[in-house]
Amino acid sequence: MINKEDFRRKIIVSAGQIFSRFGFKKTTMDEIAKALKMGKSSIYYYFESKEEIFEAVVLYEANILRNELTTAIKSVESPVDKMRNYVFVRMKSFEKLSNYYNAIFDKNLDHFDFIETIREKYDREELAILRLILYHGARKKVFNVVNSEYTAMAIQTTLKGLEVPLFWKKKEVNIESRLNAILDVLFNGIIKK
Amino acid sequence: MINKEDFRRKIIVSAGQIFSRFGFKKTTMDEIAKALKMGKSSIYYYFESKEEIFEAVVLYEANILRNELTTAIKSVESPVDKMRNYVFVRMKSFEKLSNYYNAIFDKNLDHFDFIETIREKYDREELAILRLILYHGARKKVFNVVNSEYTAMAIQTTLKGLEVPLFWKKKEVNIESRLNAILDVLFNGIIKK
DNA sequence: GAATTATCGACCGGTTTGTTCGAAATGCTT
DNA sequence: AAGCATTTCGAACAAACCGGTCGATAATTC
Repeated sequence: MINKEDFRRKIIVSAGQIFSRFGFKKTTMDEIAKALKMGKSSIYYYFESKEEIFEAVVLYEANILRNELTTAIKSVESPVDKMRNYVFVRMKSFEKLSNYYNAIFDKNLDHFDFIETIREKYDREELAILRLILYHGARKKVFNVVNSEYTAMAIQTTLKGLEVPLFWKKKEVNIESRLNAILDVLFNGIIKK
Repeated sequence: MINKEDFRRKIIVSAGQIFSRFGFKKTTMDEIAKALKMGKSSIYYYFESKEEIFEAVVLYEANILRNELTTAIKSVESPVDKMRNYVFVRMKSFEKLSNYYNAIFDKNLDHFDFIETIREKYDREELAILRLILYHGARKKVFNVVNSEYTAMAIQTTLKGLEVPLFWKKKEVNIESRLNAILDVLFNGIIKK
């Protein structure tokens, strides 16, 4: 058969699709197992818990996104506007991540209102980015869902940190340093470069 | 305050958003209540059960879609050919339909998720028609998620019933009667005309 | 053919969830 | 204000659900 590590990735991909659709809480181990056409208990041979699967999924997706964003921004000619455009096109990836964010807060829907509030203040391109931000800000909270106030603060802090590299209008700032600044804010502490 | 009937509609719209996102089973009364900013038990003053809410939602959505489809088809200029072309281009979608719902019922998801799956792959007009089919085909299944075979059959029957008015090649059939035939298949038994 | 690897069904205890019910607000009429 | 109908809600419950365990069993390797 195939490698054990390969099968782990298979689980990550498959479970990731379900997680991204329904969030952490609403995704059941039975569903993950059924999607993989295997018994529920078999999964525990590869992962210790549902949370461990989710953690692996987030890491996996974040790495993909990081690469996408890197090449995306680097390939842009006219800096600011085109970059925004591209990010808008890439909506889907971000949307996927936003679901992870939803996953975290699926206990109290108040945070959906938070998203809606932001949706009103920014146009669509920025919303896409904001979702990414939310994903990042919420990550620390993933396995400790209780204290929602703290998470909201974390998200806002991340937002604040992104304002400069993302929405700064000065054209003289070159795209490379801009990218690095964004990635720093978004992925600092999550993914080793 | 407002009318009781108006409040019922308010619940329908609000609950409909959650249902469309998570499906019937994964949507909880707590969520519906919280979205409406009211106690869970208060909802039972307006609806007898979760199923009744969902039934109302389906009816509400189906009526909207009915109007959409009606105006859409009527706005076609050169009647038969254009419409037939339009539909035939998308024949593949219908052919693949069975695969999709098989996949979905394998995963034990209900029909709203199916809509979301299709939304990613097809354009909007197509989606409108497919949604109608699903609404109709899956309707009997809504409150009895266990026996997926039956639902699959129901969908296929609906599809089959659509072949004649939708893909019939005879040019003499005018668009009005064609529309009526389609609507008959899709909404027969659901919406009183 | 023994040992290791991989899969599974059955089961458990805690949690969730749809629904009920009586009581407490709230609004309305006199 | 009093009395009545309308509307909201918290507490509680039975049933279902869900993550995780465990021992048995099958498959693969050596």
